[in-house]
Amino acid sequence: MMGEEFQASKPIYMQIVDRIVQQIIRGELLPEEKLPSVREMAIQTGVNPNTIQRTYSELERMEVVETKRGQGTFITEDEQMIKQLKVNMQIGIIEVFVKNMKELGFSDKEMVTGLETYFERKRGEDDD
Amino acid sequence: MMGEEFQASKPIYMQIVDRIVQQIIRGELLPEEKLPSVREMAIQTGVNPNTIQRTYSELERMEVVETKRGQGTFITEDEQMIKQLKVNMQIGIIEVFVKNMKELGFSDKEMVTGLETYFERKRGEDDD
DNA sequence: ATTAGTGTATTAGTTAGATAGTACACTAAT
DNA sequence: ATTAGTGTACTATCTAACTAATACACTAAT
Repeated sequence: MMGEEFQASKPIYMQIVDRIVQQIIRGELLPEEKLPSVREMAIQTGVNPNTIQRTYSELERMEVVETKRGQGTFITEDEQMIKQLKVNMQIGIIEVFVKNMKELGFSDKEMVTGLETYFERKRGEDDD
Repeated sequence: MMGEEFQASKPIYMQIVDRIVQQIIRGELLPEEKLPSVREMAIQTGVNPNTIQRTYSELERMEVVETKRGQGTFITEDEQMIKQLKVNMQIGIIEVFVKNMKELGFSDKEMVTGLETYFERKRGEDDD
């Protein structure tokens, strides 16, 4: 019923961190908004409260949430921080991509054309 | 002296798999070429022979090497397989990239322009 | 048959992450 | 002061994956 699928390759608490960060960046979670309590979130995701606490600790370390002891955990009100977060995440993803492609021997230009070709082929397919 | 750095986030045997696959794709390891023996490779990389065996088992499962019991482990002679391997690896990397960027709310076009911008900025920097 | 070199199998130890249970501390409302 | 809801801390246990150590099995050459 509740237990969603988590990948075995990455700690659950980090997968939840990723999910929340994505929601913030996409604007689905707004500044100053309150996150579910540790215990509530644990129920929602079907994991142990301790795992959620790790998630929230990590989010606080990243400075994307603030915890008010006794009140709850809230998305940061610093919109500039969120904007910067999106940029940093984007750069991180690009750097991994470039590194991986480079290891296969692709040049910068080939990476761009490779990506474009991928999109073209995807649009040309029947379904999905 | 020998022990190179491995990331803690990924199994060592898989990191060695990645390295060997990259060498094959880049043409640094040629078809029918013999890989170092399990024990020799273990010494070279500074890990346990058992870890190398897992590496070779995985490579065999991927059909990029063939093992001849009592003789050694050899790169496949099937050049078409290697060509396909490069394509598959490339698609895999692109798919991860696209998935990650999509999760941040980027469109297909924004991914391409984002990548191009990244390269332009990189070329405009002082060093590295 | 022996030896050296090879892959393979089996068992054991180590570690990180997840879980579980309990207790503590702060806040707001009553 | 009490209560309910919140984050935090601590300890212990469990589990899966990785790593390690050792022994076994096959191949080729002598």
